[in-house]
Amino acid sequence: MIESKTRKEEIIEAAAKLFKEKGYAASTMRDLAESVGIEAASLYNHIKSKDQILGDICTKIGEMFTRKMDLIDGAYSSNRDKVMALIETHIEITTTYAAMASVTNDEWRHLDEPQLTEFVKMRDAYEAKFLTFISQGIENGDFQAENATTALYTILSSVRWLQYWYKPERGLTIDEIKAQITNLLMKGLSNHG
Amino acid sequence: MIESKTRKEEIIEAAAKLFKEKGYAASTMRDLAESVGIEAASLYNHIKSKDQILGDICTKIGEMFTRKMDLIDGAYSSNRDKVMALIETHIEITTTYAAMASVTNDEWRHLDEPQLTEFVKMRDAYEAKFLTFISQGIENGDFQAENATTALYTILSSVRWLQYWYKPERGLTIDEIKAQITNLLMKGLSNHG
DNA sequence: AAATCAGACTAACAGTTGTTAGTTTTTTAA
DNA sequence: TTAAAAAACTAACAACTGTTAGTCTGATTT
Repeated sequence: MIESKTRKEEIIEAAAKLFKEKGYAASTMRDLAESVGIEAASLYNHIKSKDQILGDICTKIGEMFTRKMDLIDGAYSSNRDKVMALIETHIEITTTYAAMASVTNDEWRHLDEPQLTEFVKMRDAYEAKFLTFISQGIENGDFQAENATTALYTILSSVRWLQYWYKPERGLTIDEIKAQITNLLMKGLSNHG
Repeated sequence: MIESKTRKEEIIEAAAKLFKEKGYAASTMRDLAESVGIEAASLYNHIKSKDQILGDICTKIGEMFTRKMDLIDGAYSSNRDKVMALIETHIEITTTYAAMASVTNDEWRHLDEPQLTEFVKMRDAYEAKFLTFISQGIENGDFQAENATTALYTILSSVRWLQYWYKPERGLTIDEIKAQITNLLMKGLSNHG
């Protein structure tokens, strides 16, 4: 039972790496089986379907972001602190759960229903909250930006693409990356440019 | 002959839209044929293979960026102007050739050899040049940033993701988007924050 | 009017896909 | 040690994949 859980997790983690490398549609169950060291049919002793693996990955990461969003919303009062904490959260999750975060970012559209609808709902809610922090920050003078939506997506894009170029072997620690990106983006939002 | 060329372009444009929506691997030649209004086998009167379509798309967009890079490098002298012009170029190409630019961004890894190597080489060269503008700008005091590479990819990420959220029906013109994104990113790079 | 030819068609191929059925082996529990 | 449960195996399925071969149609050219 505990054994089984571990094995399932092992499969899902291998799947995340595979999906990240080759994409969901181009990854076969035989590829996945080989990377785990068993036959394709044996996978089905642990998982329900290929779709379900993707569902598990996207749900896990999605819920992680949602939880963090609520935490941050409650923990800080200024919009500036909230936005900064969110940027740092993105960097943390992207680097800690590299493969799964990457897959969630790029392959969520291959989810089937009802998981697709569920995911999009969660994502929209997340972005809507993020947007209010920026909008409020602009209104009360914390930030200076012409358009809150453009600012939101400029920021989100930056951090969501981190997976493509962050490589630990470049010698930069996560904290350094965090500081650098946060600096650039917060300065971009600042009202004293 | 002229007819044929038009038909081929029509197929490639339909393919770009399809690949953008469903991804390259998940798009079938039968899907593509249907979207053009013919049978799958008939496609092969106009194109060589599925791979070749992707190759055409990525090469076209890749060369577009390369050409612009050289143009901009020659036309401006300050690093600030170069970086600004590059950001604007990204926004222009992404909005004008929306489907193809999107496919190039997301599906290039499905290229087969030798096109894959060719593409990566072109892309690396582009990013290397972009990086020198930022590095030099930091050196001579035009910009203030802790790490040129981090700054480069933060910027590139922002503009490369534009495809995911830019929707003309939101009411923002391309020029407005350009101004907003450029403002935020250039302010983020500026030395008077 | 005859010949040419681009461009559509149908039929089919060989290979791959996710998944199931049924069986055997390995691990766990009694 | 034996029974039971978990997890591996082989074999196979039906559907789908990109692509080719060969044929037919309709327009263009001679």
